Amino acid sequence: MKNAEIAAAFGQFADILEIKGADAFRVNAYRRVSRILEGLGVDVTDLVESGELRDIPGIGEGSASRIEEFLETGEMSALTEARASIPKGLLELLAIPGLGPKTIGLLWTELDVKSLSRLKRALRGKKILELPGMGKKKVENLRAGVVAYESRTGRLHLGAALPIARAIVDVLADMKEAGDVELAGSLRRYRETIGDIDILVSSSRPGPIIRAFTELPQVEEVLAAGSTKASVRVSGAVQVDLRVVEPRSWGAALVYFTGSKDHNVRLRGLAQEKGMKLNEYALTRGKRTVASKSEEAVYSKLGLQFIPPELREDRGEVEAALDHRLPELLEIADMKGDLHVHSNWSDGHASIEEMVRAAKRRGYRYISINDHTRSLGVAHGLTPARLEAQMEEIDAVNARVKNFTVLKGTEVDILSDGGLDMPDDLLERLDIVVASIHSGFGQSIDRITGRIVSAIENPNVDIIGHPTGRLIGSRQAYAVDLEQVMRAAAEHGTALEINAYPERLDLNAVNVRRAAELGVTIAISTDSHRPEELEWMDVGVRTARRGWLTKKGVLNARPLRSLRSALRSSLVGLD
DNA sequence: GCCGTTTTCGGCCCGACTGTTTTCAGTCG
Repeated sequence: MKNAEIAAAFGQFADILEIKGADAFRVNAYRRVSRILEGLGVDVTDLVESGELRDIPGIGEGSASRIEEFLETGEMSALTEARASIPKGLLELLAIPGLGPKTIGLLWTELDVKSLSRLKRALRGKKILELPGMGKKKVENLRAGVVAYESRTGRLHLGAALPIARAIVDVLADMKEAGDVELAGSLRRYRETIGDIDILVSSSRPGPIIRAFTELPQVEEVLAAGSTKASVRVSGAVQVDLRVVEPRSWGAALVYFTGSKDHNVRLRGLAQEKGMKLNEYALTRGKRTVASKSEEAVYSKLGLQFIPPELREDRGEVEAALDHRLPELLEIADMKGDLHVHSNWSDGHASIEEMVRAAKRRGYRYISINDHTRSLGVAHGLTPARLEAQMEEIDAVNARVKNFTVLKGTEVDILSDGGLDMPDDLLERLDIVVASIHSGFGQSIDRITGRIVSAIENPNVDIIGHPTGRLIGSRQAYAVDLEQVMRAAAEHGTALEINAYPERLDLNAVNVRRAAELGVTIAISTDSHRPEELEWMDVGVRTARRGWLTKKGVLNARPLRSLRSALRSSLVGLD
């Protein structure tokens, strides 16, 4: 699948044009194409073959023919030319906070700055102060920007960002001056990684709130502080942006600060079409306020169904909301149990009984214990004999607990040769068999796809665990043809997992949406190794929602009886 | 570059903050 590669090419094209001072709308058009390709569930090659590429809003004749050229030749001649027209080192500079395309262009033409090292030299010199718009303060800020860039940590996954954000929200929510306090931005949309943390507060007295925010103990640097808006850097180099708005603007502001940017652009365009204007204060017609207090009112007055934050990515949600055909998304309360949990029989840190108690506290009706199998030596994987002993222990636990069922399971290794690390006659006696790849990550796409497909075809396998193997920020997905995996899963009634561990989120939202389209059943599981990790079900459900999933498509949203009948039937995915 | 029951040309979302400035450009979200 070339989608990501072509998306990156268009992104770079936009960067180059921007530095060269091209029309901002043209730059934006390329960026939009890049984002569209990233969010595409299907292989762009298929769209070219079916002739549907030009039907996608935002992809016109120009971009379409560039995409086709790339697929045919492996490059885009226009991009190759553009690359040759500026020094390679300039592109990197765009990532420095406070340094934008205009200044980069200026520094390049006036001071021959064409790389990070040349920039650092220029910032030490005196000549830079003679440039128009340049002063002492600005140079200082750019120096700080370079330091921040060089010590950057990259985007945070949800598991790291949420605790930091919630701690700040809790403090602000306790202030008497504060009304509503909410996370906004990509964190409220539950994107799998976030660049910074956005917090929105309603209040008629923003002063004390801004002050309290900038004086939080975890703040290491105040980047900006105005009368209604402030930015700080907290420990771990994360930027946190705070915005305070009047209570009457709460809804409009929440829409605005939740984004995404593309979603907002669509909403504003829609407002304009209807003779209205939308900004962070209100939806207005002339001088009259049409809606502002609640998000629901803003969407409603735009003629839209309410769009949940997780869908606001401009991936068709605005069109669907206009036609009132948004799906009724899965809710966290729909989840009846967890189907992939470890215990201290392998590499978990708690006993089966401790995991069960934690699951009961969450209101679950069942949980499945899925310890590793023996080939995963580092995790103390179970031999067939130990798995049988564990099954007896589970019987004993089930005899003690009320209104709750512990299911017998395993996370069986899909071996390098495609076989499973546990005999079939034993797998057959289990309730939940999760099959996962933990070795041979470097194999070819055909071999890995073949391993997973043969696991799917095994009638004892119920769920494929973390189907791509990626670890956000540290390990790429292995080479796998997901389309083929999804089609096989749909055919054989095998579920694919959303592994809710925040560093995995595997499948991701885009893939979940595609899988659901193909009729694949999804299992949302936490892969917990400790009782408190069961909490990650929340981000799993959020990921499912980002993939437009309803309760119907989720295996463990079923009550136990229905789950059991689904597992018995090989037609899980077809009902 | 994309797009069109007002347009095939002329628009394209909107505002806060900062630093440099006598009225605004650049950056960011």
